[in-house]
Amino acid sequence: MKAAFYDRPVVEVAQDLIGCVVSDDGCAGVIVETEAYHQSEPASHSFIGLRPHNRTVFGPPGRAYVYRSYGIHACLNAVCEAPGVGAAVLIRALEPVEGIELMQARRGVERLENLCSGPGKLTQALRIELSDDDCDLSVGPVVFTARPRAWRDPEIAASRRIGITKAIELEWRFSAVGSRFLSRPALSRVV
DNA sequence: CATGGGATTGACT
DNA sequence: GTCAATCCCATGC
Repeated sequence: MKAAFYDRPVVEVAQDLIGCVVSDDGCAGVIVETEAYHQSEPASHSFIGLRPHNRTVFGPPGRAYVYRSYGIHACLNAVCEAPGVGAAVLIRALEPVEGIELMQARRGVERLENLCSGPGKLTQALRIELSDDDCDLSVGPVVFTARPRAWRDPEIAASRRIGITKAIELEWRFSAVGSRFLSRPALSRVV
């Protein structure tokens, strides 16, 4: 998708990314779970304002923001909204589509449901690293593409974001209804 | 300069 | 259910 797709309110983009495809390094998967983060709410990395480590989130839309979580995992985001605004969509789970054997080798697990069912898992499966930070998602190495035909108009559920301690009341987590590939089940309202 | 806390995961009780 | 692993940066003395 072009930059204009991401240059919209981050909560909209988070829903529209469900069903889109992420490709990288010989593997691909359909996005089945996302979360929106925005500088206006305290759970966001950008809430504290522009800093060296979060500068990518304030940059132009359509880039990857990759950060290290708990010192161990890399997490993948798509930067949204206008330059200067800190907003991004966290990619939390994929349905594996391509390069399954590669993903299984990298993850050390067989079950398809365990390959990309979490933000740290999918980056390991696709070998996404901190070096991919700030890459253009329409160019790569990490590439996002529009929904395939089978994913046109998916049913989407909204629920509370996972693993945060602030702004927990916001229902800014979005997931594909009925997917077996989520990081956790989403017993929640359908949008 | 020391300390503490994560947008997590996997192993273990 | 609990808990450690382990990095980067924010905060406070």
